[in-house]
Amino acid sequence: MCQNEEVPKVVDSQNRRQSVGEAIHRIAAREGIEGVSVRVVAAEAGLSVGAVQREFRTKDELLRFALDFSIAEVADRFSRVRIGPESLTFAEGMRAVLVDLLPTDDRRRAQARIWAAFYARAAVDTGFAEKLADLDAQARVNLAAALGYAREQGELVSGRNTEALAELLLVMIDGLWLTCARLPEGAPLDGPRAAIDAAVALVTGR
Amino acid sequence: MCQNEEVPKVVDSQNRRQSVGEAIHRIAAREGIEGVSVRVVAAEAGLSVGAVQREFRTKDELLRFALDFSIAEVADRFSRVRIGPESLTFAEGMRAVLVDLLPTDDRRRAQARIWAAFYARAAVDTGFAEKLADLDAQARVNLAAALGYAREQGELVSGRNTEALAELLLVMIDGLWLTCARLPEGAPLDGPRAAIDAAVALVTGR
DNA sequence: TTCGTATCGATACGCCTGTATCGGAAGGAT
DNA sequence: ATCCTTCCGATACAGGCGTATCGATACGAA
Repeated sequence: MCQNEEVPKVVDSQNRRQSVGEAIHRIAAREGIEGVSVRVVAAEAGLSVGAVQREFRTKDELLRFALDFSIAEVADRFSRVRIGPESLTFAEGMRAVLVDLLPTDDRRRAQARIWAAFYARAAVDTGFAEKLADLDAQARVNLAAALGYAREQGELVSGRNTEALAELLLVMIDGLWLTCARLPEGAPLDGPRAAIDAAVALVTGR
Repeated sequence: MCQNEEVPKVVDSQNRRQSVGEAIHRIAAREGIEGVSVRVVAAEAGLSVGAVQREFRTKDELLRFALDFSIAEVADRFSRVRIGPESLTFAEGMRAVLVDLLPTDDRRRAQARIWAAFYARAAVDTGFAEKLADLDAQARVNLAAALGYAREQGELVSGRNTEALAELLLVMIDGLWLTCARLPEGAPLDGPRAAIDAAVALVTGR
């Protein structure tokens, strides 16, 4: 009953949550969010139904966790791209972010599919929509900084409203992400790549 | 058993299919595609389960029909925008198409939500993905024509690859459509509008 | 060792799903 | 009027769902 008794429990719990997150990832990538049920998740994670239930009281909690889990991964991926002096130019950074969305491996392909499912759910679930809106707000801040830097460096096409450009880029990221989600397994990525090239060229004025 | 006996049956059948399509629209806009079940659809359309079953042998057939139903509506909406001499300039047409996607009324809001669901399903259902790919192909053709006309008229920003621009616009349409899908009911549309302005400005070089 | 508690997996519950089946109404043809 | 076909809606069925419950087990405290 002493406090440090909880230490192993918490660790265990975190491990379980992690593996549940991964399990949901795999299932959702395979069959969409509709295929995610408590039983299936438990089986995929090698846990009993009870174990999953004890970790997540309701299915909603489960899916919310899965979204957070995915957001963390994507945010981490984006945050690795550093734009600034002694680092990437804006054009390089913008290209890096967009190219990184392309489904060039299984993990990325799976993530694109999961996000498609999350987006769809956000359309009818306020909680999901809010989380994505938060993510957007955060992205807007980062984009504003990047675009400001680009303007300083003369990298930006002249005479454009920075906020509007940020909105356009947000929309473009969503579109690219979702377009990629519905490409078949071995499909060529020429189309998306061309879109990225065009976007970078237009925004930076070449 | 004579042939014209089928005439009223066919008409009836088409009416039923139409009302089923509308019913699915309403349900999917309200609760997402997960909420679409045979029973619920039947109730929403004021039909018996058997009637729906007779019209659509399986649920898959039902959803496929719903997608076709929605594609027809969107295609019709787009086809009303005419770009060319004695009609809209490219910039006007492009803006019209994009603005028309905004959830400015209930019907548009519902449609955006439904498409979010369809996109998500296309990520895990080959049949859906193919239908959307066909739609993309068709849009590519139309965009190519519009962009060609724009180039002729000197409306297009110079030195850009037309095919790449078309890909970018496709991605942007998807992104705009889906971003709108997850906006809350009365949310301001400033962001999307700014994105549209920026897109039109960039593509036409002002 | 024995007790008390906390955590475990299994299973029960009621509901909803997609689909199949079936008795009866309806309505031309004879 | 009778038959026969066609279409109708109600209901049956098996299975999956989210969630609640419960006996067994493991394990630290006494």
